[in-house]
Amino acid sequence: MAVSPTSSACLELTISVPGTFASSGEGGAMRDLDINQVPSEEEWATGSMELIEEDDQNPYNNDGGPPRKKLRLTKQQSRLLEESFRQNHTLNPKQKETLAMELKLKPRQVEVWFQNRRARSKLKQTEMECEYLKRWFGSLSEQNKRLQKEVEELRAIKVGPPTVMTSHSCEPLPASTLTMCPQCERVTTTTAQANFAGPIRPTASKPTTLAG
DNA sequence: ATTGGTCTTGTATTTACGTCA
DNA sequence: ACTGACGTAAATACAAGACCA
Repeated sequence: MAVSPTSSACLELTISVPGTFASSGEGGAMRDLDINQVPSEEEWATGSMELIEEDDQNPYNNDGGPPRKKLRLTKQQSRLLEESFRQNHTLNPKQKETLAMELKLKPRQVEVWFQNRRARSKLKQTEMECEYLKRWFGSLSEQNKRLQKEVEELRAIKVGPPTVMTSHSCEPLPASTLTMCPQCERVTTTTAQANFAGPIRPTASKPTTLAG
């Protein structure tokens, strides 16, 4: 799966961005000039640009004839479809019929366009989420590294005796261990340093914002 | 300039699944 | 409970243009 920079320029997440897929994008502009500019409105109206076989359930001739030609939507058709998609991501039969009449397409073609459009939206969203999670992971890894380094430093600068007394008992405990207080049954400390100075509060690490 | 291979994009089909009457 | 119609998502096929060596 690869998405070109041109297509990612018109991302649509849950925030609705004016849909400008394919035909109106910078990179895709050239692609639709040829075929789509050929037919006039009359050609579309008369169905002379109908490139699909009469039997639209079967794109191929029964006698093994030439396969269907590929339909390319005009810019205007794409724009109208995008507009309607922005209003509604699914169509009821009535809307489908109306839109198809308006676009001089078959309802089935409108339906297929919406199916594919939904799929593209979902793909974009998944890619965005993936990117977000990657950045998040990177950020957390950095933070983890910093914290581990800080722990090492704290251990290194520890000048006191290698053991520490808990507040409730006089049993010496090795430094840097989690201890459960036998009386109140709570974890009392994680490191020897924490016993004296409270929980470690990393100064360098701030809550990271990943959005934007 | 052109040619052939590969990539990308967009439309269409197939298949599987869920819902509803 | 079973069934058929219908709608949708996901996977896939395929045509056609873009790109590049």
